[in-house]
Formats: sequence, structure tokens, C-alpha cells
Amino acid sequence: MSQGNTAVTDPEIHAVACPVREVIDRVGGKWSVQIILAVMRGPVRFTALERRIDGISRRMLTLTLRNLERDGLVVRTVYPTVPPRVDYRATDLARELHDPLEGLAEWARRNRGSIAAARAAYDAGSGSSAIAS
Amino acid sequence: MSQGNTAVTDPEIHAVACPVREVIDRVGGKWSVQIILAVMRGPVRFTALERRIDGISRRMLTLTLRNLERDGLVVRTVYPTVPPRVDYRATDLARELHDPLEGLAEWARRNRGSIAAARAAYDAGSGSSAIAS
DNA sequence: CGGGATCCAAAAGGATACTG
DNA sequence: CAGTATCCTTTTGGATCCCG
Repeated sequence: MSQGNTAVTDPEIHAVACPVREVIDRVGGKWSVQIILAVMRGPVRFTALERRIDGISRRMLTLTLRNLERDGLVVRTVYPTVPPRVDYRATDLARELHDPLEGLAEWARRNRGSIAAARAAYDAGSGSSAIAS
Repeated sequence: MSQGNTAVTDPEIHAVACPVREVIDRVGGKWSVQIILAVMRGPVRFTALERRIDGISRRMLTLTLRNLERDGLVVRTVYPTVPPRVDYRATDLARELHDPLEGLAEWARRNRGSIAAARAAYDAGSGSSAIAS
């Protein structure tokens, strides 16, 4: 009787995977995390961000900031002066993201070695797939 | 004298952002998290995964599994029978990722509403940017 | 059954010139 | 100063078809 399900994906998987994808959809961009962290340390001006984040282009900085603003992670404030002046700051929503992100970061730091080893093994051998008897 | 730095990116930002990107580079794919979670519940065969994950193509299932295997998150076992039989299981490395991922998921579930509201506001107005006097 | 090989569409990202 | 507009390259993902 447990059949007749429209959603094929396992519900228990869905319950975790779906929210996780929601987060990744917002902070998964190449520059998103760096920008969030930079902005979390206080109001930052556009040019300051551009200089603080090595390698980012004007285009990607603007685009990423707009997306973060749209998702309520960043607030953009325009000062009507000349020359124009704009600053960006993190919202509480963004600040609450810090600890979860730090959790991920810890995992990465702890296991950087294991991952590199796994890669080396995989790339060396023809893929390390076990052959069962 | 604090100049002459080659790495322009703020070191304190780098220390968190870089590890986070390492994680995202491995689980940021469209299907990675779903596959990790599915495989964490015990050995699963290729076809079972394909049926359990709604909408995935053969190609992406294979590709994502290969990448996860390469990074040491999944173990692939081949049984030399006919017809061929293969199963996948999660490694400890992958299991240690569960809690950090759950942390992200909680954030997403708690703030789903705020994000939707922020988006609605942004999309409604011409961008909600504050104008300072 | 469990893929690999191929081809194609869409999205992400980069370089850079121009502007209020 | 803080972008926008434009053009281009790279990456990602999807649709098959084929094969041992």
C-alpha cells in the first residue's frame, strides 16, 4: 500500500538534499562566500571589495552582490554624493550563515589530506574500484 | 611596511572561504548531495540510484558517482557476474559530512520564508537599495 | 545491467570599453 | 566611483545511441 507515489525521489533524502541545494544555489557561486565574509566585517565600498578579493572582475562582483542583495543576505546603501558612494553590509540572515559555513570549512580542513590521497590513488590506478569475488 | 603582499585577498577571509569552496567544489553539483545521501543508507546499485533519484540522467549519475569516488566519498564495488552488478557505498569521509550538511539544511529551513520575502521585495521594487541622506 | 561516447543547449564566468 | 553593456570562453547538464 505504500505505492502510488508521484515524487520518485526518496522523501528522507529529499528532506535534507532539497534545503541543502537551496543554500548552495545562493552561496555556490565562485565568489559568493568571499563576498559574504568580506561584507560581514562591516560596511564595505564597491572598490574596496574589488581590491580585497583577488581576481574578481567588476562584472562578477556586481552580479554576485545583486544576487546576494536579492536573497536578503546583503544590504546596499547608496549615498547621493558626487562622486557616487555605495556601501554593502551583511544582514542578520547572512550572519547566521557563518557557523554552518564554518562547519563545512572544518570538514574541509580536517580532510584535505584524505581527499588529496584519494584523488592521487584514483588518478594513479585505473580508478580504485574494488572487485568483489 | 605591511605592504608588498602578493595574496591580495584578505587572509582571514581566505581562511574560511577557501575551505568552503573546496567542499562546494565536490558537493556543489546538481546531484551530488542527493547521491551522497542515498548512498549513505547502505550499498545501492546503479539502477536503484537511477530510480531513487527523480530526473537524473544516466550520464549525470555516472559522472557524479565517478567524481565522488575520485574524491574518496564513495566506494564502487564490481561483482564479476553476468549480467554485471555494481554497488556504491558511502565512505566515512562522506558520513562525516552529514552533520555539516544538516547545519546548512537547518539554516535553509529556518530562513526559507525570509529569503522568499526578500526576493519578492527586491523583484517588486526596483531593487530595495536604501538611499542614505 | 552498467555504463562509455557523442552531440547539443544552457548557464556561469572573464575581459574590457563606456558612462552618469 | 560604481557600475552597465557587450562579447567571448568555459563549464555544466541533458539526450540519445551504442556496447560488453
